[in-house]
Amino acid sequence: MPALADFKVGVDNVIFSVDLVQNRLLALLIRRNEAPYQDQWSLPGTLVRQGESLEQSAYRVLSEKIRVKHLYLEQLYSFGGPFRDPREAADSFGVRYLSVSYFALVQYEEAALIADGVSGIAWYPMDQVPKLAFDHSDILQYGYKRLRNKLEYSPIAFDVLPEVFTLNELYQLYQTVLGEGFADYSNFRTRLLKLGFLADTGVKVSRGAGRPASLYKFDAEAFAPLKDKALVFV
Amino acid sequence: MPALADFKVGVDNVIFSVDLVQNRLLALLIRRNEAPYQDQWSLPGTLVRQGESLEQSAYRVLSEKIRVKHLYLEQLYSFGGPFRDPREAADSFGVRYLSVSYFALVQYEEAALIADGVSGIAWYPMDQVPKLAFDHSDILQYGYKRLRNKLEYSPIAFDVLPEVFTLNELYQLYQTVLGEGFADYSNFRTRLLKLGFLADTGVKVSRGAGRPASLYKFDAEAFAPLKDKALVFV
DNA sequence: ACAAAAGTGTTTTTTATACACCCATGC
DNA sequence: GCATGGGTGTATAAAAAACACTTTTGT
Repeated sequence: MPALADFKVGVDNVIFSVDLVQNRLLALLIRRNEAPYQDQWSLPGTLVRQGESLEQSAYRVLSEKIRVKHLYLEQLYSFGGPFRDPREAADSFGVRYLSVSYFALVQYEEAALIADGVSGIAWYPMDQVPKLAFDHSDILQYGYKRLRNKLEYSPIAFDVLPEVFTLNELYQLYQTVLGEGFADYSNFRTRLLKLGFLADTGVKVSRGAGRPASLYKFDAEAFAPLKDKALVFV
Repeated sequence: MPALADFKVGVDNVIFSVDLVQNRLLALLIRRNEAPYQDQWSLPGTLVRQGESLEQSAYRVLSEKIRVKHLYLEQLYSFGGPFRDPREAADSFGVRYLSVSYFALVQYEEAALIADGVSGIAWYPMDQVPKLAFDHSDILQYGYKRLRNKLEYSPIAFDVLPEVFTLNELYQLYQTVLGEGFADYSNFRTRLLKLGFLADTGVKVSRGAGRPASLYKFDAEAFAPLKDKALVFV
């Protein structure tokens, strides 16, 4: 009977937000202040504690780094080959480090970063992310792919938009994440309204010049029957 | 500093195959011969050994249970709450059991089950699967969902079809997994052929009565540019 | 008045769906 | 010749894509 591996399980979070003012997609990164990979940027993570579920652990990491009410979170993937963490290297048949990654999208406007004064923390625009510690660059890319899919196929956008929003704000969010190459505003608008789960509040709001926009809200009840329908928003 | 949890990591496989003769979707189950859940059916699984990657472990489970050349395998999900395995219960702050599940689709015709004479092993039609041990019923359902998605959006069918196959065989495979409620044969045919990665070998084959069918083969090269294109086959 | 942003409508193209029908073979 | 499964074509409906145009505001 071959010997079983003993594991510590880490949770690493890929945390995204969208800055709707500057139209930038951001990822939350932490600057490591200890070996290995000292002073390199990495995903926020932690090791799972006794009595704690994986998801609890993921929420804990998140809440230790940012204060935010509105978010979406789900499990991403588990990376568990031997030797992915250099801390194993010295004693390769000792404890293994398995990383269960989670993916989160949080509301940028309300998210307050919690600086602990020891390690750095920052929102990085996705196109400026440096090479990360461990295999975190791979995990980040994987999360980015998931973000784009989720946005297209499910209503996670409404978890991070304000209670009421203009269709243009919604459009900006999609465009920022998915890039330029998709439907124009007019077609996007028509498609989404036809789906029937965006309720016009009647309230108008004026953002500087131009015609005032209607504020809409997401109607979860009207959306319910569309669950599992493999919607495509874009 | 709160104490970290110590884990053993298990790999549980959701293994599907499609019987093209009887048009049945099958799942591979193992009858447990020890506590807990003695004599109940479960997913084939194992614990990860020293020096072994998660994926290696998944392939090992598979190869211990069936001999098969043609298959598709990918990671499914990680289930890791405390108390999901009763073996933890006695000593809840001792070792935790985390299950990383994998999903596989294997070729039914060539798959030879390996009976070890101790525990039972069997292909169960998906609509006759009993309640499983642990949380394996949930995992199986999750895998079933993934199977249907994968089949619709990616070319995994060709990993388990013979080198050459008729369009009708392909259609039967899709219909067996996805159920009756989808495109008829004629439209399925047209759509797939238009995608351009099915090459007609010119060879005809006669299955009993009726006009002989053309044998087709999957042209991986012609498919390559369609990768990441979010194809829909159905 | 005019620029800017919101919102509507129209036209064209592509894709999905439902069938009707023809073709080649075994019995 | 006719049942059986293979394969093609057509007619309709729905969805996607491109883009022109109107409306309402601030300056």
